[in-house]
Amino acid sequence: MIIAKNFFSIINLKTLIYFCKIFFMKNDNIRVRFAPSPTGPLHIGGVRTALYNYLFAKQHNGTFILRIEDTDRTRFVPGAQEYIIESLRWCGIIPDEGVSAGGDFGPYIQSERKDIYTQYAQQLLDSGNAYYAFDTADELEQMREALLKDKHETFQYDAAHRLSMKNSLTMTAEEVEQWLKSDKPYVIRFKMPANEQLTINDMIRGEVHVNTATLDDKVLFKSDGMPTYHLANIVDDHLMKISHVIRGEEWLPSMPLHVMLYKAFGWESSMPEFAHLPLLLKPDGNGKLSKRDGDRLGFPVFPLRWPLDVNKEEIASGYRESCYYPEAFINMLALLGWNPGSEQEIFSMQELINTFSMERVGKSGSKFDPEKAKWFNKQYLLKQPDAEICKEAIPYLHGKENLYDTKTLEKICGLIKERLHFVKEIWEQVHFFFEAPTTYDEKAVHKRWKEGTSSTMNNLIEVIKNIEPYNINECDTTINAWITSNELNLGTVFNSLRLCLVGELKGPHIFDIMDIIGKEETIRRIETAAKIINY
RNA sequence: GCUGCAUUCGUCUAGUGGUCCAGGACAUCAGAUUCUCAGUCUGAGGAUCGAGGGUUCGAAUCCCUCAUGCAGUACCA
Repeated sequence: MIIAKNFFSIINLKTLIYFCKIFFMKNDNIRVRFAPSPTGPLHIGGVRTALYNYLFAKQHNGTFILRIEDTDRTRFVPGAQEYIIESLRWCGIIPDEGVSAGGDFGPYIQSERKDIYTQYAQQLLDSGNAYYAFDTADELEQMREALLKDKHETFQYDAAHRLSMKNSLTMTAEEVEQWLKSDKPYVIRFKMPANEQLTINDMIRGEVHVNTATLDDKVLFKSDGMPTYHLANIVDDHLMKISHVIRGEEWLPSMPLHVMLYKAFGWESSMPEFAHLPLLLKPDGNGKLSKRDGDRLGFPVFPLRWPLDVNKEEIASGYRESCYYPEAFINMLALLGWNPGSEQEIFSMQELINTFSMERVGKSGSKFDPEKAKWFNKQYLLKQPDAEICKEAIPYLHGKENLYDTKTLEKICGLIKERLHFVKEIWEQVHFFFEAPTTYDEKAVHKRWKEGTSSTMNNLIEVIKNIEPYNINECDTTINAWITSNELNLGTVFNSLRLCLVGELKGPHIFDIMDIIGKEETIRRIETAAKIINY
């Protein structure tokens, strides 16, 4: 008995500590970053990467950091950084730390960290893991061509070739010093080991094997005085104490380089874990989703709209402007490449945070399915109260919303919401509540308007005139009774009537329409139709 | 070319050696809902698990080979 009691108290204590760690305490060990470059708008693949980073961080009570990687000043696009921040905000992916959020590890914009990189590049130079290279672009090109011509080999600046190039390994110390003192350009390259077998772990793919012989001496520092992505990335991740690097699969080939850099710096023990996310593919054909695919195939690739050219003539549409709910957008994106292992498909952000796991992220790229995206939005639209849909719909009512009071507008929304994927589409479904038809669908007229229909409709007007009080129930009983007593065909009458009121054979229940547009308008529309569609 | 990664219904995916002649969702089609369209409900079709070899009593699941696709191969990220 006592033993059992002790046993349980130990278990409980352990569980309690674990519980506290997971749910209450800020876990300082888990720090992830989303690090886009401000070269244009963030596309949905980028948003998904940000989302997975965010979910992972939140689940472990860790920190989600936003860092801007702008080491290539030539590709800088004004407004892109603001766009990224605003997109994430719209999605509900809010950074805990970084650009716009602040923090103790700043600055979070790489161009503002230039001095830091210089210092670390020097460290690599001093330890013999890097060297100066002086070859011009032309010389490199010549080397490439010569090698291809003579030996059918593709040139790589690597262990096999570096000693026949112009660099601090082949030049005397004086020559190097002289060059560095002059204004002549130079770069700093990483000295990749000649032949080392690497086994690296990826959280999604497991072990990845590479031999350093296949890798080249990547430029770490450019002649313009800025580091390349590779250097900046490693230095920043180390300094910012990043625990997990979660990024797109396009980075997988440079993972060995990054690991080698950690080793060269002597940071191997605190190296982050890597997770390379599969790519998002275009819906038709193969290849990764690109910025022009969306509007070519009729769906947005960007969270927010963005002008594709400087003249703002070609504008790429955005999810926000297409009336997607950010929650639906996030839900759809989360399921593209990850699955919960259950059959649940609708997840709130909190549910995603609770359920997400890297182990359940797939390995192969996913084709984006615009149809499924629409379906997700519909699920969220249907969850909205009618009043909310109504509020969202008003901008799409072409200024005609004043025709009805709020309560009626809400009723209209409730009546038609099930046939909507987006609030934006509402006019198509409600226009006849606001405007009398001016034309009548030809096919429908041909099918539903026979000889004598006009007179039947005129008789119906008399019936409607006498309905009092004028409401759905009264309309229903009176008109049905009239049809029965005159031995008319129900379908014929209703379809003709619908043609008068709507102009085509569509829309909600006929009595709902009659009720909302009112007695006078109903009568007026029947009169007009009976005159215009004359047989 | 080289290097790496991937490969289950049209699409997203479940599946970790027997319960899988492969389950769900989107899309498609049919029936029902006796005014229409839409929706909803019910149902159907749809995957020789990329191909071929092994291992095993037994493989979508493990191993090998090939094919295909994708990514990277920049002083871009």
